[in-house]
Amino acid sequence: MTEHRTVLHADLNAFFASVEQQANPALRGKPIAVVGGSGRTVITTSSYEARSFGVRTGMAVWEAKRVCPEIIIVVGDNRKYQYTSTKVNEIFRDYSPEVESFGIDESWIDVTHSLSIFGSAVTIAHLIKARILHSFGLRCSIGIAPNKLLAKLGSDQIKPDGLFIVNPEDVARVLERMPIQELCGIGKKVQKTLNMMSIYTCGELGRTELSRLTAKFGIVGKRLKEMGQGVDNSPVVPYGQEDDVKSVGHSRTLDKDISDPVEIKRFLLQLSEMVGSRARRYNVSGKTVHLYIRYADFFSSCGKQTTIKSYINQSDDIYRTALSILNTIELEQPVRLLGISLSNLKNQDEQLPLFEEERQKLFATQAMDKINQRFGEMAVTYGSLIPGKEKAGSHVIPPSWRPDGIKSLDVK
DNA sequence: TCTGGGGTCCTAGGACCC
DNA sequence: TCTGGGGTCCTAGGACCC
Repeated sequence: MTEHRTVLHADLNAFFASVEQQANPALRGKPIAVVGGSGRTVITTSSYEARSFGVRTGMAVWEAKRVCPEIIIVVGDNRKYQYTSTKVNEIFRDYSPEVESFGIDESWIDVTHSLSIFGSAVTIAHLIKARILHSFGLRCSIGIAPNKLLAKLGSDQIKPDGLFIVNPEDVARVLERMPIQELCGIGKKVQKTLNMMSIYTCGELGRTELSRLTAKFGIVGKRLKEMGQGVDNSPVVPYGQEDDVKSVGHSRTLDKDISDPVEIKRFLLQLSEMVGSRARRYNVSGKTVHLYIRYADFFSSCGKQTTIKSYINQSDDIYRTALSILNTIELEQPVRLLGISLSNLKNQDEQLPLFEEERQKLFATQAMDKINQRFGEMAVTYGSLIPGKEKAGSHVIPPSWRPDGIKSLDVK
């Protein structure tokens, strides 16, 4: 006999917008949308009141205003969301130590070993919902299932404030008519390809001959068939046991498309500083620098990377490397977006540089980082950035974000 | 008046070494 | 001197997720 797991997936509904509505009672019951800070911005999250007008994530602000003229636009404050998410995850951990967050507003909770304490998964789900509502005024949708894939599918079924249970014996029935695109991992392209193979539902996907799928998708075919059958053996990975971070990057869509090399370089320097300061905060350095350019037409882009001999995380080293890549690129159009990321990472050893000059540079960097951490990114930065009016977004939330801080780079 | 920003994983082809 | 094959690292690009 096989012992099966019981996994919850909790999804905070309209998270950023709900947090804002809680923080400011004047926003409650109103159509609001949270946006990023920079010039060409899109809707990050909207309240359900706004959604009823047709406002959607990813919409340009002007478009949201067109479908919902009375919409209230709020510039997001990521610190607020991080704080709240941390507290919510603490609640989850009262019911099991096995909590894995998936972005800032979703978590899986493996309650297999907690059932005897609390009675049932449904009881736990109700307790969690009640506590989150009571403590933060937030609602969440919860899916209960034998694995992560189905739990996430479940939490998507009823929004807001839903509870959807997939019992092990019901898996086949639930999946039979479920559209394949409901599965986490099947995006537009895979959906289209599967649809062209006359596969529309999970039931159909699960019954498809494996060889047909592998012929089309290679090794992924096996995984797709399993997904169609509701099979997912991936474990809930708790805090401190995640894989190390693999890259650190920043990109920014410019307020206006630019062609002036001086302006491009100035932006590159700013991005280098953002990447460097975060790499240093994570205590990592890397030897591959990736430069990404999106051109004015939005669709054409150019990405180039280079791997150097030594591991770096100083902003000016990153800048120099990015610049050397830029110098190999013939710009085709004005530039819309610039991005830099650092990968091939390793944990930075704490050892001080041998030479006095490098030590001084390190100390100066550390002092600058400290101030920036206290007063927000880019409070202190290189001289050539001063003329720029670009304000950095308030503290990024990478997917690797964890309520406890960065992924397990420092653990053990 | 258009379309953000942070990541991960996978593939394919080439360079290089043994 | 010629030939083959495996392993690893690198680059470029695409799909997917929040």
